[in-house]
Amino acid sequence: MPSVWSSPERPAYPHQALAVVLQVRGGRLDVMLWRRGTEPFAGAWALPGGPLLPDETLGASVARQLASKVEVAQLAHLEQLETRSDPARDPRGRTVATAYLGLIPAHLDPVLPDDTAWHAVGALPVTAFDHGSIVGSALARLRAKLSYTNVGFALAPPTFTVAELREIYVAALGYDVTATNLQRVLLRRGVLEATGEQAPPGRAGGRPAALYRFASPTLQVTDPFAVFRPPSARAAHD
Amino acid sequence: MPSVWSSPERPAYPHQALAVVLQVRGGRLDVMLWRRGTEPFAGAWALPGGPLLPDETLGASVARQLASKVEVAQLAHLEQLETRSDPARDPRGRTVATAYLGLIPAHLDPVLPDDTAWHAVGALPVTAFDHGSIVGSALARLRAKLSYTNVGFALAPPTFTVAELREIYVAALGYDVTATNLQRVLLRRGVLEATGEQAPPGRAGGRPAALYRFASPTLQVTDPFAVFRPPSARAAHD
DNA sequence: GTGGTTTTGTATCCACAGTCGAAAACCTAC
DNA sequence: GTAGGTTTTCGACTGTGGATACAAAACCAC
Repeated sequence: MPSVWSSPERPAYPHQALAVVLQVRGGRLDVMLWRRGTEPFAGAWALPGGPLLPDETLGASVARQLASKVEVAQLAHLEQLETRSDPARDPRGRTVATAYLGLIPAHLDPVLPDDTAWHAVGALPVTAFDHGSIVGSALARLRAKLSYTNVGFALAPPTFTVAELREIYVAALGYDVTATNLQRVLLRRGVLEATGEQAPPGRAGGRPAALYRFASPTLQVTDPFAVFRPPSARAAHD
Repeated sequence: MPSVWSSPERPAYPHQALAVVLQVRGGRLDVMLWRRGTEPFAGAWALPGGPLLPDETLGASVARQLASKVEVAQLAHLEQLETRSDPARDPRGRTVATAYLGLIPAHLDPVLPDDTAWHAVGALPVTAFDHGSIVGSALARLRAKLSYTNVGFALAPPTFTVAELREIYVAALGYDVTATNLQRVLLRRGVLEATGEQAPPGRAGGRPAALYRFASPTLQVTDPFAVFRPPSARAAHD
């Protein structure tokens, strides 16, 4: 018996894994898209992704699909986002798609295939299928998590000054934040820690900036937003 | 061409929609499970659910599956949770399952089929497939959202006293909260509003409790946990 | 060097949310 | 009435984060 099977009682559908890969590039939050060459949506921009294979999980599938676009090791974070199942989402026939959110630190510059390019999330080109709205979901998820987790580690280089980190947060959040409060809040929460080193001053001079790094390279919930709870036990939640 | 199709390049898989239906019953948070009569996992308890049909979305599918267990109108909230894709999650062959979180207000008592029953989330029986861990995900999601949204509306009756609401929150959160703070916080946030009526005092007497209701019957984010943001614009996020 | 400019780090003030404790309001039972 | 139990309201304390001011450390011009 093949591992792929179905029956009238158990209809089967092609399933694809999609990735919304985001990166802050030059002070702008970009999403990785590739240009479709064939119908449907020829010429429109689509999220990288492809069919789920018989023996892989969705997480493995999205990693495999991305391998043809970037080096997977450059992805500092990958999490499942949502599953789209509108029967009409692909005019060729029904497919179900599970979207993932992937983040690449700002200091990397992956080489992309010819048909693939970065686009500002704030000014998306014409997109294929429901991919535009999936990017919107990913953006909302990222922005929320920047507030109450340490996801920033996946957008920032290994070490950075507060000014550099501020630029990343401003680009990702889409609104202005002050370096002062960013530093104070992230330090108090234990999200950031000083490396002890300092960066050379710019050509205009100025006090040399201290270098910081994220304390943990894995996702942690850090915001004490869990209410109705004694202030002592403000620890782990999802 | 049928709407269900596949090819060697586009393998297809049976897809099922599962529901984690939660309700506070007698001061305890319960999940609805049904007892499997056939292998695999005969005798173990499973989440309600079933195959995704060719022309329905996952949301419609989960509603349809639940219709055989409870009246769907009793579900005050339903949201997508996550998609499980481990090739070995079903020993009969590969399936992909998308789980939903459903909530039923405490004042309802749906009639269940003979094979279906409520179980305390804190003491699950032997569960089938990966359903035990899916219940865990649902629980984490509910607990987080109780803190920063008004999901409580989906667990509470149309009107209630603060003491009754406290019991619901305690059961759902799994830790103690004081009625005083619950009332003040939810009132301040605009989540709760007074009906003007009051409940008759209990048999031991006491000041009659005021009756409250949730201000909105749909999900709203209410916690000002969006940090790095001017205090003026503390409005919408996901 | 000296002073001015630029950039970063630190200290404070203020507003506001949330916890805790206690007092006040209100009912029933006797 | 009075006692006891329950709910509501109120005030004080704490902690978090936004905004602002100021101090520290580098460069540049002269």
